[in-house]
Amino acid sequence: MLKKERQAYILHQVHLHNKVLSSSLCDEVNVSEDTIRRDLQELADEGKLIKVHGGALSHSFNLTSSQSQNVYLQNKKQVIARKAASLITNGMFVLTSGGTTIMELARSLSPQLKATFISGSIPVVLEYMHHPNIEVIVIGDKVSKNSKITIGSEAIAKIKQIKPDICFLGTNALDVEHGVTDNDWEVVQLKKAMIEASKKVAFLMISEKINSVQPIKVCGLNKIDILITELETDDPKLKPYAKAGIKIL
Amino acid sequence: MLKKERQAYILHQVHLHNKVLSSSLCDEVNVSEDTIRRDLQELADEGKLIKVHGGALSHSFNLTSSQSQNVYLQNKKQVIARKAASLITNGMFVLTSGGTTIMELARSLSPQLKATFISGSIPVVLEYMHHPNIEVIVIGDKVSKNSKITIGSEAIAKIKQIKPDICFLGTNALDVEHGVTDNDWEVVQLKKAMIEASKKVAFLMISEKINSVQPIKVCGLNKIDILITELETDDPKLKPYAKAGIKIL
DNA sequence: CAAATTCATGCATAAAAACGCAAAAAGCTG
DNA sequence: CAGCTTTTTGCGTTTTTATGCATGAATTTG
Repeated sequence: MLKKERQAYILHQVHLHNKVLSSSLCDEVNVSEDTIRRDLQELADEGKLIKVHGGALSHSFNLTSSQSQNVYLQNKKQVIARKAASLITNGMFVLTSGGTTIMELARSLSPQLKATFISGSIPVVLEYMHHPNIEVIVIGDKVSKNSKITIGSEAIAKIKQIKPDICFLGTNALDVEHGVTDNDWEVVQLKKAMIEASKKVAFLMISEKINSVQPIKVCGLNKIDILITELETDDPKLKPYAKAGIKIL
Repeated sequence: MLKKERQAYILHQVHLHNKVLSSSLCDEVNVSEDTIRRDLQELADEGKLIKVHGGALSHSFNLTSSQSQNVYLQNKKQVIARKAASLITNGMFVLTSGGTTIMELARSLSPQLKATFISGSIPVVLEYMHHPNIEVIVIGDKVSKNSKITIGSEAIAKIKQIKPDICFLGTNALDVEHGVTDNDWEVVQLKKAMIEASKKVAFLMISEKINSVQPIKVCGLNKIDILITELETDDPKLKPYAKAGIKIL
């Protein structure tokens, strides 16, 4: 990895998460802490970020107080994203939906990962594009403004033509009886197609949404291969799903 | 292998992967590192890439962020964008490429405008999405990292299926003799398809780029319906193009 | 305040770049 | 085509750059 490339990655991470730890950075890009520190020093000298003990902060890190609730959720999503990322290995074809949790997954991918990502979510695609070794394929069609993903028959047809190794789906509601449910008809159609196309399906969800139901059914529990939450794998909330044969992560 | 040929290969690699290592290059083309270094130096001098220790980076790696120069260009681009926007009326189907000038166009659209925009450029699409009354259609395919647009046969096939009222294209080089030229083969293929598909074609360009030539031809002057620059319509630089029957804006 | 991190500094080393030079290749000219 | 110039390329040598490691100082944290 080239120096400039590494610094670009660092800057990107800073802008993304508003902070970086030098320890995690040197882990991610596989260089010594000294090198990271020197990079941070240089970037700080250029005014690109603020260097602090243990890492660095984004220059636009002033208005944090108003979003305490969001930060709380953000952390949970990062835990989920890291768990999900651990399932992806070099050479894989990965299909993903959109949503903030998937976005977090896109952000926490290792820069060394070489894989192909397919998605119809514009913000998520933009995020994938920043990774040096990732191939990105966009599913085209009309863009739904509120979900920010491409929807429609063209998109579904395109999904049917591929056979990804794994599919990651953000989840709005999960229930033992009703399975996975959602509230946007178009998005549900798309998710159904994604589930059918993929060899393996992983659902990402914040634990708050467990045992809730939405009006439109996506799929039953039997279609879920892996369920990823921020909880420990032996959390009692997850028991019924484990019992249904779902792998908990 | 000829020098020119080698440099073309290097440029291609840079556009493809966003970076090249001089070590791997001299291995691939079987010349000494010195030669590669000299090539990179030349290409860097011509502004075709960014030379760094150990190799080179694509220009899309905008770590340099020279903002003062950009602001200057930005103003010109806003002038161009406003002119272009005046051509769009309610109900139109508009096809656009990517690039910073088109991005500016996307930003300067009236929030009241009700139209359908079609594009393969991810950042531009994201910008369109912010407009309340605009329908957005994404052209799907593999994403090219340096141009940030979708490229490939799928994208071209999709373009051939539509018949937009007008097409706006960012322009890299224009010349009386050679017409519109560009330096990325894949992007050129896409632009050609866009030109063929559209009822009307408008080219957006900064006046600096007038009377310059790039290696790959997009189209002749006869395909240009409208030329939009930041200059006054009676500027002498534009005379030959007006004489060729192009509407100047 | 004591332990554990994290940082700064100098130094060592390997890799890459710059430089000068000379040979080879290509181009030009009469 | 012979002789000249120019361009291109490769090879040492020297310089610069990037990176890791060791040591001691500074800092966070409990």
